[in-house]
Amino acid sequence: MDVTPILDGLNKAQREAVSSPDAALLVLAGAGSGKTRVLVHRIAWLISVEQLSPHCIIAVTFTNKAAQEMRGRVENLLGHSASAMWIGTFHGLAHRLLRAHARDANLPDTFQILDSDDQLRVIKRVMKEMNLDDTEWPPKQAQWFINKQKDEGKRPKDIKHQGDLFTSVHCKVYFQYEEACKIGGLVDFGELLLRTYELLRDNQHLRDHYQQRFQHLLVDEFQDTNGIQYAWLKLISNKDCGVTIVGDDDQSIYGWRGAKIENIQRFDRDYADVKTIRLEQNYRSTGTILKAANAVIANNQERMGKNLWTEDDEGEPISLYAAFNEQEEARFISSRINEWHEDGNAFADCAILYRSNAQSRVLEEYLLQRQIPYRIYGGLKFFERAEVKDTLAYLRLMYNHQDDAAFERVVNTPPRGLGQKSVEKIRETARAEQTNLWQAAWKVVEDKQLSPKANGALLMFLELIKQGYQEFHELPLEEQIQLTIEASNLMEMYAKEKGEKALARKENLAELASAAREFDVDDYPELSPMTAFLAHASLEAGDTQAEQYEDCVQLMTLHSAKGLEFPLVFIAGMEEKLFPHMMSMDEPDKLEEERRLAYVGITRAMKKLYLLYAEKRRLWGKDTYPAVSRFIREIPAQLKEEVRLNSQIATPTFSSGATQDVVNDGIEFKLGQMVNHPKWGSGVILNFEGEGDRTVVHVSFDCGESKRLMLAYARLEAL
DNA sequence: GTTATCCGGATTTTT
DNA sequence: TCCGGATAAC
Repeated sequence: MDVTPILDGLNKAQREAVSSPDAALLVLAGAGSGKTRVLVHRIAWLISVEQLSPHCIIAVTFTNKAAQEMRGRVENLLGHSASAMWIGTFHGLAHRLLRAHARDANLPDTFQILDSDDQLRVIKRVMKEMNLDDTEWPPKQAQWFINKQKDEGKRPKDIKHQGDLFTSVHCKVYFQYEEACKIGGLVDFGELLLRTYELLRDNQHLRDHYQQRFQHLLVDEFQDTNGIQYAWLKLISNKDCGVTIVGDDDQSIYGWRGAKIENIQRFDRDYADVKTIRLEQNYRSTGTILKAANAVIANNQERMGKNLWTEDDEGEPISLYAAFNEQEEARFISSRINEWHEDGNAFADCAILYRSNAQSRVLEEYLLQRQIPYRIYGGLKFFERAEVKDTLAYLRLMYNHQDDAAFERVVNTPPRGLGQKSVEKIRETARAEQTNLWQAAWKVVEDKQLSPKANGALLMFLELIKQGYQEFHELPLEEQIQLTIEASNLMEMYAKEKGEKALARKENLAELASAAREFDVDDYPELSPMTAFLAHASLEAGDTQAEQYEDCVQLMTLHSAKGLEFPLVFIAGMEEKLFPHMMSMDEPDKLEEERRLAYVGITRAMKKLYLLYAEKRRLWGKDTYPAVSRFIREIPAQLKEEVRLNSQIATPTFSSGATQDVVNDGIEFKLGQMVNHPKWGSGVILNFEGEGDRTVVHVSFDCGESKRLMLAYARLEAL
């Protein structure tokens, strides 16, 4: 067997990982160390050298994107299709299992998936029925509670509580919510995992079947697994199953969402003879950037230990820029991006990262002003848009009449005269008859429980759904969607809306039809094409923006930047209370997670990194004067370089500042002036505030500190 | 059923 | 400050 193509071009540690004979392998893969490459080549190795059938391999990722990329690269390497292999997200694979064994899992064949938005609506309804005051008991909190329990594998009956109100009330909500899901044939994200887990746990026949089938399990981003995912993996991989897990404890940034880094150590305990391999050679960043990242993360106590290195040059120092305020921060970034582009570089090679989404607004303003094209990640995904969800809700209801969530969503969308009172009547009937809204609605119509007008409208609606299915369900997906949009009058409703919104909505509906045309049905041969499409829409919410091919600057939170890389990176808002965030500063665990986030941010940069902070930032309508982030201080001085305002003097904002000269004790101070302070040493003047005796001067000192000082007392020397 | 107004809340997010 | 959601008034 010629293994050259599989091992060629890999370094020693990578080769060792790819060709490891060990049954339990833990690969600690640092940022930019070729993690995906190792996974892909390991799969190829298992198939071509160890002669495992692709049929026996299961590979799990967290995002659809990662799953797609992995499949694509495996096929590329092997030179043939890998369709027999199970590659997917935890949720995608769980869904697949549940579809194949819906009866055994006690689900209707037509079960539909709730996304978190749908889930919240159902919870709200349930809580209303329970007469819980939603100010005292916020539905969001109940949703969080339920999901947390499911992530830990707990049903209402498994939750222990000693009469504390919070837990006992939420348990009841959880219980009622489960009932509602059962009646509606609905499954939320957490349920996909929990239900699959219980299915395999309680059904020995199925468990044996899958344990026999899967001979090797691979897991990507293992540090992000939560309790139920870990339990799930253990069930699938029996003693004879090879397991390869890949992860980086230093890049665990989803603890707040239930991810447990401890699962890595737990793996070490639970599996026999775990072989650990560290990938520490980095192929992405310059030496300077890596040293900075290493220095920052070294401040964390809870680490498995790892030190990235590179054969690459030291590269440029990391530039620090002390902006006057958030506007000036944005101004600086956009002007640097402009220069970058004028030097012949692509906008798309450049990213602006920030801790929280609110920071993107000012940045956008300035990019817009300079006519720099940009793309913001985050926000509503395609399949989450209201118009798209409305259309899909019609289809869901057509294919699964018991889907109460869909029923609620469209029973009066577009408005057809079925207000709160009419809907409440239907709910009441449903409760009394222990049935779904669809059945109840028919009964309400038959018994003429509503006013003649509402009764007529409801009947029209019910007929529309019933006939819609009969007339459309054999047509191609695209036509079904097109006809549904028309027949439901949704298009008409949106057309009435004014402004750009209406236009965008129309475009999205057209886009929905075309997404259906391009949808590949093959994944679920046993499902009707529409059911498969609807599941796809819930599991893979799609991209945020359509035009991703244009050359534009990438704006995103540090969280969403994980896994990406850019030649030029700006991290904005490097300030205490913003990053590390105020809410994560008090507890050591949370602070360490913030630091890992900083580590992730720094290691995104390939060639050049800018760290920015503002002297003054307007937060929630109030001016704040934040301190420089500790993460900047944790980077050794020799790797950093303060960007001087002197070099910026030609920019409009500051040329006007020349009028702001201030005289104190006969010494003349200017913006951008180099000064010396007895305690802080040399620095540069950023701004003046106030007048006369009360003049406050902002100075950014070379030691990294920046201070606001009363000029009269500051004993500053002009240099 | 639509529009106006008030109030509260305000990290991070994938499936 | 600014956004969205919920309520009240038309």
